[in-house]
Amino acid sequence: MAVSMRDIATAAGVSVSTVSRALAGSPRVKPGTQAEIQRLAHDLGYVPSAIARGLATRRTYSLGVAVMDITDPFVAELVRAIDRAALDQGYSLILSHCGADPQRELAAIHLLRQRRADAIIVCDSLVSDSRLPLLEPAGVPIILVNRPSYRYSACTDNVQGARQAVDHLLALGHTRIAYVGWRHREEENRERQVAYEQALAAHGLDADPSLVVDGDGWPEGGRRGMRQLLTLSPMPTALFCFNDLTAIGAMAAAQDAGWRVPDDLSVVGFDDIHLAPHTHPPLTTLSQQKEELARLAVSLALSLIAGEEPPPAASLPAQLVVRSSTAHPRVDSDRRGGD
Amino acid sequence: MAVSMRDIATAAGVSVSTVSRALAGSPRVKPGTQAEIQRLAHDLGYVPSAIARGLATRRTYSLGVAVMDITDPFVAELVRAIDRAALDQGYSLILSHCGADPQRELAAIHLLRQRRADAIIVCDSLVSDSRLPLLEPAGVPIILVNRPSYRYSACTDNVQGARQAVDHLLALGHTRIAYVGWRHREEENRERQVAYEQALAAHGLDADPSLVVDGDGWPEGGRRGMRQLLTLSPMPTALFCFNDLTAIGAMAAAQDAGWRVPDDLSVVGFDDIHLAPHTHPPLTTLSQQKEELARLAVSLALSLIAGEEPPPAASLPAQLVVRSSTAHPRVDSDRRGGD
DNA sequence: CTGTTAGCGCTTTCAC
DNA sequence: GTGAAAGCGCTAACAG
Repeated sequence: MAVSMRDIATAAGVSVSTVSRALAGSPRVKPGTQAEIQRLAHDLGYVPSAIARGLATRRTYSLGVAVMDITDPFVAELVRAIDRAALDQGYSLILSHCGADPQRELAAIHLLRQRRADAIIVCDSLVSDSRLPLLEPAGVPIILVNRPSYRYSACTDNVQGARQAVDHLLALGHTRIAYVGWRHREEENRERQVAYEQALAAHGLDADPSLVVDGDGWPEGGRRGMRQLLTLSPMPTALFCFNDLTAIGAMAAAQDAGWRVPDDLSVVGFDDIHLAPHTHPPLTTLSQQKEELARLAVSLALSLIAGEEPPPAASLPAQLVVRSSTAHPRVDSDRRGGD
Repeated sequence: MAVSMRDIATAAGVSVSTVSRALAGSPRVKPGTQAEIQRLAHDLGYVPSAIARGLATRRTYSLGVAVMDITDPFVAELVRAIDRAALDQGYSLILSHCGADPQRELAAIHLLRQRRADAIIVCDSLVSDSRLPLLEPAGVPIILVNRPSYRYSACTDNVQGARQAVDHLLALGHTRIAYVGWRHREEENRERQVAYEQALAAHGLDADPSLVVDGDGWPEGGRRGMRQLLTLSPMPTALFCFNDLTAIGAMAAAQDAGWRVPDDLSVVGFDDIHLAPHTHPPLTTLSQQKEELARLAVSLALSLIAGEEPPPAASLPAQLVVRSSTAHPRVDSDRRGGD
């Protein structure tokens, strides 16, 4: 069917091993033969079989990437960054989608194992903390993104990030600051929420439980959370959201209800997705360093593949990007009045 | 290293072939042995090697997916849909990212060939029309999405879609309607632009070349296009954009300049990405049937893998989704005044 | 510098 | 029902 090394070998009148060496660029093959073989390979349209090579070498040079939802912009940006970082090292990606079901996350990992990925990177893990140990004995290195409690993970510093978000709002003069979280993302959510509460406490403000609502990581959830906050009185004057998508939904719901951002309500997101500068108004958010995160995840993977014990990685700082969705709270109480 | 069929075979005191049959669920193996082998496989933590199987059967049950940019929401949604459709058929995805460089698109395809993907789906092809024939002799079925001139493709009907967009605006009473395209996507762009011009002509309107500007498929390009249109006088009262991302950028630029959407300017996008209902205002757009597109692409792939000649596929209709970014043009000429 | 020989882990005739 | 044997396309000693 497809042309193999043997075809080249017979055509060149040499053995398969010589072809293998020539194509691998081994120094121990006569330049003439080498060139001839290269030429033949090209002319015959030879495409090496990564699969056969993988069997022989027990290395596939492929990285499994498990994502729960590639349509989450943060995940997509991360995957792109991983792809770039991996390609630089000669690796390519096998994508495995697992949907919102933690059960299927394990299935996705299983699939990647069958495909003999050299290592697996889980981008947006849903496996609950209690089941993290299940990943350990997988027989293949597994790296998680943004799961600080797991030994091999590449993480943004949620605490420092959330803290900055709230500090920014406090500095603007807000005192009623709400948090729209995402409970399903246990660990990240917990860290950010705790940091939010601590930041408030550090300013002598009590955490009002009614100001903490839950979203779903998507605009729809942000809308729901916002609607819930809209019923409060007094309303919060500012909002810190689990991610940009949530913030987008929250802004939309607030605007639908006749409130203006940032005049009546300040909003800050998390992630700094590509779209963040183009929302209306442009979104203030905490930028995760996706390229760095990806590089870190890939280099962790490579270390583990090489059998090295990587140093415990420090988490990456999130950077506050102030755009136009945050401002001072209005001083008067007539918050719906003219501009 | 990893446990293989041989390990199971010795443990069970049978031959490797029997293990292979038992695990494959062959009927010609004694139920007792069968069960015993299954149990052993489980207990030993056996993970079948898709790679070895692929070598032996010359089928990898993997689909190559070449994308130029997974962070394009339309592409991400499409890939997710493809993943679902593929998984249903026992296939998984190898992702290959190629960036904006058409040269690298061929490289990405090459990589997927090495990996012995059973078929390749190119999601957002940049290969110019003239070079499409290069794909033919690849030795592996290649399917393109939204490339109607290619024989094996799954496409949305651009003409019907663009036509609907413009007709919608015309029906609202607009007569100066601009188009923000994306020249790099030759074929889709051409079709949509021609349909745009035809729709205008059908209403007795001349195409004004200064109303056709170019974007880059991203908000940034939409902004640039809009800024260009902003210099015109009279300004267009409506805008049809190559995609939703472009529309988002165009809206942002218009709003930055003090224009209101839809009061001063109507905007319609294309794709209907997840975010479209959550922009401010919610975006009127043409919905591409991503699930259908994906199913079609996958079933094309499977047919070709099976050696069948698939019937020429009809293109899928785009559906107009009217939200709040379009409205009647203002009748007075004082378009900046109060409401 | 090059060929021979053994696999890698699985499937698949062909025998028994 | 089960086993032996060959082979998928490549790499990697080991000899020369």
